[in-house]
Amino acid sequence: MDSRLKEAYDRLFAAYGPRHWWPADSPFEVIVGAVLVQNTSWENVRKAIGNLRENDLLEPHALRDVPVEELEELIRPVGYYRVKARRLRHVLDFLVDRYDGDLEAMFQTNLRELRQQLLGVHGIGQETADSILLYAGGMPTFVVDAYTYRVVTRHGWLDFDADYDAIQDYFQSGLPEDVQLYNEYHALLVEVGKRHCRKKPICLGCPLAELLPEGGPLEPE
DNA sequence: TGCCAGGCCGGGT
DNA sequence: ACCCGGCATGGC
Repeated sequence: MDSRLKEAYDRLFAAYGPRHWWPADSPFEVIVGAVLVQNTSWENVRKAIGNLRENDLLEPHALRDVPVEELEELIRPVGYYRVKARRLRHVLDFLVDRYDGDLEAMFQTNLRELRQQLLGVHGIGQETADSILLYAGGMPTFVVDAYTYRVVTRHGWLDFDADYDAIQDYFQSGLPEDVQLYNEYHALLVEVGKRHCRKKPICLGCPLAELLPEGGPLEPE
């Protein structure tokens, strides 16, 4: 148990409280949202999900049967709507063809193997795979995103050349393997990221400001 | 106006 | 094994 990670968590939780992630009504909705939110703000995704809900399409078979051109129009607000319509289709093909759309069955698969299967789907990278596993499946894998990278590198916990695996290992080896903790920690990192860890750091008033090295946040190079 | 958002893929060194 | 551009809407 890394005391620095626990300290950071306690400060974030004290500042922001439970985040109640992921904002979705079902595991399938989490999966759809995980693809649509790639490099996009959640506000945009909410509209797209709303479009799908209005049309009763928040179900694997129904959504897979929508022609990709129609899918594009339904998800247009998310941006990158042409590529994302196709990525979503690939994910739906995977869910239906491999598990007959039965997510309960899919999440019976062991974590390492299911993660590999998801990474094999065109349009699912590491963050999207881990988001699906953790937030839709309740499986213990730590989600790393751009905010996570900025927090750990600017605080000097890891070097700026740290890749996804290194950052994930840092959290997973420094914390107990606990789904609820991974869930909450990532949500809290996103919250602090939105407020204080954008492309330019805004450390004034940040709950983690006390943990910064002398002289403030580090920079690449 | 310009910059940024809860990435990922493909092509070029 | 890196590095980089493309993808695109919406909010501030």
